[in-house]
Amino acid sequence: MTEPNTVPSDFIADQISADRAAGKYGGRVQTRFPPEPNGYLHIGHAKAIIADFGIAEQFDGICNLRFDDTNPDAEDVEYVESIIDDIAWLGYHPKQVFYASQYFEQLYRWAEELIERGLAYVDDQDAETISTQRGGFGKAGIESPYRDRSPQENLALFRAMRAGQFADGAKVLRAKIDMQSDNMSLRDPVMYRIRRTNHHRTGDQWVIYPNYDWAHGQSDAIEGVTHSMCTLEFVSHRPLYNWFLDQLDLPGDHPQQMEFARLELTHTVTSKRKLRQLVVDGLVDGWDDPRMPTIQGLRRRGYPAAAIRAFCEHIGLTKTNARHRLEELESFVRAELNRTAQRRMAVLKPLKLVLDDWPTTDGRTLGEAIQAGDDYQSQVEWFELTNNPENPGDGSRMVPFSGELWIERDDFALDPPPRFFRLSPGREVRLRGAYLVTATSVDLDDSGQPSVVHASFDPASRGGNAPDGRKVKSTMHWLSAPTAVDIEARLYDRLFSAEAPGAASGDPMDDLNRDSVEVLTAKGEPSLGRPALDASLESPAGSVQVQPGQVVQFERLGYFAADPRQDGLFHRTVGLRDEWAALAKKGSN
RNA sequence: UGGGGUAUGGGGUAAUUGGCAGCCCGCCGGAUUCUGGUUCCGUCAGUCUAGGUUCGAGUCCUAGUACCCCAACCA
Repeated sequence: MTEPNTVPSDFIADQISADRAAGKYGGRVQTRFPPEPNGYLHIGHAKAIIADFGIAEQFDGICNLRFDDTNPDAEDVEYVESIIDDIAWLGYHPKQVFYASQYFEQLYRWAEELIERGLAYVDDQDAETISTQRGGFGKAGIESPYRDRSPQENLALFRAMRAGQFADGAKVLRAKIDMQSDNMSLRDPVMYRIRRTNHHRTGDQWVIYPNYDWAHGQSDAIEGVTHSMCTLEFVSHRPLYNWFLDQLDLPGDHPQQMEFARLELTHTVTSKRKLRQLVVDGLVDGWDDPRMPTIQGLRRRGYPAAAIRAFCEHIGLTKTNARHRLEELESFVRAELNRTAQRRMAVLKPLKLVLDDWPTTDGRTLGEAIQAGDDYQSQVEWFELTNNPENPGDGSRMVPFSGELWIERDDFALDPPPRFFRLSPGREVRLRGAYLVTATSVDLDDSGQPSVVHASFDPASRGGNAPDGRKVKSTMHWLSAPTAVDIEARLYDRLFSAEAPGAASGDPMDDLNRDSVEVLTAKGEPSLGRPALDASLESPAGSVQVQPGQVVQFERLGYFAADPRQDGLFHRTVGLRDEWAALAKKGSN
């Protein structure tokens, strides 16, 4: 595991330690992760999941999953299933899965109790009127004309609401608190609304549904939650959370709500509305598009769960609204993948390299055979390459080598700039694990670009080292052209060009990066060859020796995730740190 | 406009609760390297502002400033 073994300490852990020292909750710690099943989980939820499950783990407590399914309008089993799946993928396994809808009957009884005690009333006004009467910041609210109905009348009305005797929206149940409160959420909040919507769990059993504030704390109490963590925007709801709990005569210590800052990343949006818009408007390929910050998207992109966990533990829990750099997340992804990802050689933008002195099967050199324009077969040789130098347990693979090779176009320069160490006319470099080669001449195409690089090889350098100990400045990856396996590679850039999408105009979509994917296939440039991968002995002919969903490092290029469904399609998870690219960029500026 | 929350290098996050401002990302420089990767070493740079208390303040007090949240029958 990459997780440090230091126990994370933050204001929440400190509070829990203090509660335990004071004997609160009998020393028990219980948390919950309470998503509403109305969309797919994203990186922001991952932080909450890791906090909720992590805190429970840290204090030998338990964490359950509870679906906050109090608004059937937006919810669906499809989301329930994907949420369960994503949590498991992140590495957490809730003891139990609960639904707030399981507590509808209990919640209803408690509501009747509040009515009987004069703490709640039925309001006949419409939403707009109620909203207007709520007043504004610094402006007191106006009490509803229905506020002083008798408990008997309220009870009868509330029962009639449940019985379906009123139209949707005709009446609501409100808590009777304080229309003058500085805290808007205490100005007689709505507890129940009438909604004839089929609920994904309770069907048509109910026509009234509790609101978040009425359902949440009570659900926590029913389940025995001790520490109920949520994000900062609920701070002003805490007095209401406590008010409801205080009115009910519950045994033991009340659960307590604690708030931390939500996770925000640069060049990323996590608003469900905006993510949905990206999908619906076809700006991405779906919820699991590798550019999406959804857990599904991150998975497809190749982000390891361990990296997401390590990142979230690293940034910790604070009350400061902060936007973390995407690069910081990426550095955790690289750290994890460097340890775990097997290496492969792939050439994404190919350039032909011919070893003129390489023998053919009929005894001539490749150069002679090509010169003669004859059919020829170049001799093939196999090299053993280590799968992961960071993890010897991953073993090795056999890779075919021949006199016709693909190298990366960026690895050759006709006229090398300063500090360019790669191949150029007259220079010797190492083809990784194979031979030292020296470029001898170059064929140019009509536009003056190199089309074929000719080179000679040093047979004594088999394996990559010259017996005389001479050094070369560069080691390059390569592919034997006749045996290379075709692939498609998709290189991703950030989905939004601005660090804080929408900060300038108010609409994040204005900052959408319309050029966030580069698809590399042979299309349009057949003469260049296609992106390809090294084949190996173990692999069945024609297939790619990477499992669906597996993330590998294409040496010197980056980490790439094999698509779970489409054979031969690779998504670039993240590039390698690239000192030369940085140097070259600096030089050109 | 009233209430609430938050301010520590370029970004993020710590500080034994009043006692040497540490760590991560990044940047820059060097070493190692059959990946210009990895690893290792080093450099740069910070307590929102103004006062005050104190031998000593990131921490306590006073007054400001900036940013975020709250006026759904959403969560």
